[in-house]
Amino acid sequence: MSEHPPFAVAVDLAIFTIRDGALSVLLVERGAEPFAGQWALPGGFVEPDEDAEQAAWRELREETGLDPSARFSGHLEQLRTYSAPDRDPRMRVVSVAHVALAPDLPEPQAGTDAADARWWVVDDLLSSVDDAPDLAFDHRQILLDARERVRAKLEYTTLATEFVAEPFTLPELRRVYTAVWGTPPDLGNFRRKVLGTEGFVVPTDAHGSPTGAGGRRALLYRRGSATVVSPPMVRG
Amino acid sequence: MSEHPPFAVAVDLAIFTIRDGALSVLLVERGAEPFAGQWALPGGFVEPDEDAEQAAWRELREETGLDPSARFSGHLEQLRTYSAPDRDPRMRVVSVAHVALAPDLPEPQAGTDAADARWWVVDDLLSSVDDAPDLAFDHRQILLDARERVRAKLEYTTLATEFVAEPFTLPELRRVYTAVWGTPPDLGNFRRKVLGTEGFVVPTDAHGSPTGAGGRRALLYRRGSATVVSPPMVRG
DNA sequence: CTCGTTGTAGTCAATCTGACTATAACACGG
DNA sequence: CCGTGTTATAGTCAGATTGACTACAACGAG
Repeated sequence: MSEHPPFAVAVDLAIFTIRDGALSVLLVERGAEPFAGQWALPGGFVEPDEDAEQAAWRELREETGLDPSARFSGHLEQLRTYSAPDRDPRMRVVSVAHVALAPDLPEPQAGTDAADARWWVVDDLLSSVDDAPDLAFDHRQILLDARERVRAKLEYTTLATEFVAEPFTLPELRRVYTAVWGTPPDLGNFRRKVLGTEGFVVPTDAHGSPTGAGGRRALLYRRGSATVVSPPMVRG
Repeated sequence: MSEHPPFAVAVDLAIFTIRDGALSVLLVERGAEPFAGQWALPGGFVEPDEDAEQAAWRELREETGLDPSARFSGHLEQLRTYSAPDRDPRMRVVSVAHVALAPDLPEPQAGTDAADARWWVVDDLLSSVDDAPDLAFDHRQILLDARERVRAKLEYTTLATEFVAEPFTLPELRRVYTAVWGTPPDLGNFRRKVLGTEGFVVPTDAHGSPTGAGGRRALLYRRGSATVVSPPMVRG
């Protein structure tokens, strides 16, 4: 067995939500070197007494400014670990990246080491349009992988319900798929699939509020206990 | 930003193959503390100038005794990272676990810090039958996750072909599914699915050798360029 | 009350699946 | 060299699922 050189271990988070019909991610503007002034995924170092998942939850609460005692409605899972030797110019840092999903959160608080924090439309960031910034470190790659994970998981799991606050309507849920996939699933077939998958959603007896543009008010649902959709829903 | 406490970063490998019709994994008997004398997944520390994937490839070559220059036919991918604070009694070690698949490899060489190394039938290890050993560290959990990853990936990818040496017959390929899933897919439907998925396998004009029990000789195939199977093949 | 908008329900051909049956090719033992 | 068991390959068929539609119901605004 050879020596074990010292590393720092960090977590980075791709926190997704749907804002104005677009898949959005939370970025922070770095206040300290390296990459000071650049935008990056929120994250931080793992403390001696916690594992990566606990660190990710802690960062999630810190960055979103959520009351630590409040029950977080959403989803957090490990994505993968990034460990290129030169990914951080200071020293050897490996990052355990996570993906989080949440229904629309409040406007974020700038963290202790972040100059600013705001939501960005993911497609703008990844297609590098106009005023979209370059991301610090290897965070562009992490964001690419995270988006692909979310896209794929919408196909074969009920994860989409984590993007909407309960109770929700089916059209709202469909807008999640539209935002994440970039193309809307067929209205009737989407409905048939969701309602036909036992435990995907459970109906309430209440109806939603007016849409603003008029039209019939949709029935409200809550999340069911099912977690997989089989056979999967396929992207157009 | 708080301090960044020092960690060691390791890789652990679940190296799978099919032996005698059973999904098998390579374990090493530890020669050094902690857990000396116990069986564990092969692994080692990440060196200063390599990333986790390179470290995994290096360990794979070392543990399997393969010629480093020989082209490895098989597959290696990151599984997930295990980071519980107490997973290693010596110090803080996070492990980036990987999954590797290969057609039957030669009997393994004991590595530098391993007293012994051999193949184990995965189901025996995980159902804790008779003389199956307890695994060191959190390697039982890693093995569980690794098996589930492989099972799932056989459903929607062409990964099964990484378990057989080229060229191979369809019955051989079916035995892979049988071993991994624990139950054989229907003969005719399996064949229809594999041949109907463009680029899953490409036929040669040669036929396999006698099976030993007589019977018609199957046509030989090679891996195709396809990587996904859609819609997926479902386990019995 | 009427019109545009949105949600809900149903139809139908094309496809895919799961469970079969039938046939072809081969090894081996008389 | 002829049967016979074994294994590979081909085909069938009812039922489920999908994709692309059309028809209808409920609501808000003017």
